[in-house]
Amino acid sequence: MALPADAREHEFRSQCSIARTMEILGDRWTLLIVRDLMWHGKHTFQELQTSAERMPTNQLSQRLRLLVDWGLVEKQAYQERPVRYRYVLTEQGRGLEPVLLQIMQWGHEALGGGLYDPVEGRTVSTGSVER
Amino acid sequence: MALPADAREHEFRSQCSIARTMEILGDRWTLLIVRDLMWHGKHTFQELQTSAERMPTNQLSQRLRLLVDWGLVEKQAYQERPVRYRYVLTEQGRGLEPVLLQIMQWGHEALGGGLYDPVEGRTVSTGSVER
DNA sequence: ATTGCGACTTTCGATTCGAAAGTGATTATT
DNA sequence: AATAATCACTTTCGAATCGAAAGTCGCAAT
Repeated sequence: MALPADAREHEFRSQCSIARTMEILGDRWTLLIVRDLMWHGKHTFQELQTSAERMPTNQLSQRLRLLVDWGLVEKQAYQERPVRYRYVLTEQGRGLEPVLLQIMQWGHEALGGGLYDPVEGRTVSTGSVER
Repeated sequence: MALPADAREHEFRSQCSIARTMEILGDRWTLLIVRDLMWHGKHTFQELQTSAERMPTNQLSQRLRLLVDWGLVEKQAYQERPVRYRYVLTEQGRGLEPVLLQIMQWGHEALGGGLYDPVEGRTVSTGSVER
């Protein structure tokens, strides 16, 4: 499978897969966008910006552009006049689900966050561990 | 298991486990420190700063402090006069191994990074996928 | 007295962040 | 016809953070 231009041309800081991944996902917001696209049926700019964490719109806009450039997300016009857009994960993007699941598991155990069940489509456990 | 003060007192932006985890690990460097402590036998400040990615020393110092505050890493003096330190993962920190493995897997498939085998203790596959 | 080592801390210019307000296209309402 | 509303952004700007380099501190060895 061919990578998009950005992914092929980019000079990574090292050969390590973890370091490379962190150059793309290593910030506070990007994975939350992936989470919302993957599990929460949020696909428009509007829907994404009203997530629980209230990401600033300029950040959302910039992250979405990067995700598209990296080929993890595709931007589709779902209507003309006025033109409106929908963002969907590509196959590369959907490949992040196991990463999301592991991070969620750790955040649940170590930080007492909720546990979401992608199959049931709902949070099955709120922080039962401390706080 | 009790969390350290910082983890208990912190006001998370949301209840989501992924968002919470990103508040701690959501930057370019922190997970690389965890990687080095977990797999590459790097335990001193010196060793950590000479990793492939050449993290600035002030960042390393600050991240280590945060990791200690969050209870993922423990700082031990391994000698007096002059006092020198060693950083080791706590149980919470070691719990990140599955996260590291998943991220590595994705980085390998999507970005052509190397694949490290923790059992063998060596990189078993260099980016065979594009670039 | 000088050099060396390990572990940081300080400095400082450049970059990035976040909150809020503004823009543009188009439809709906008064 | 004028005004309001919706969506998807972009702009602004002060504050916070980053990264590269140099400096500091304790102590031991030469």
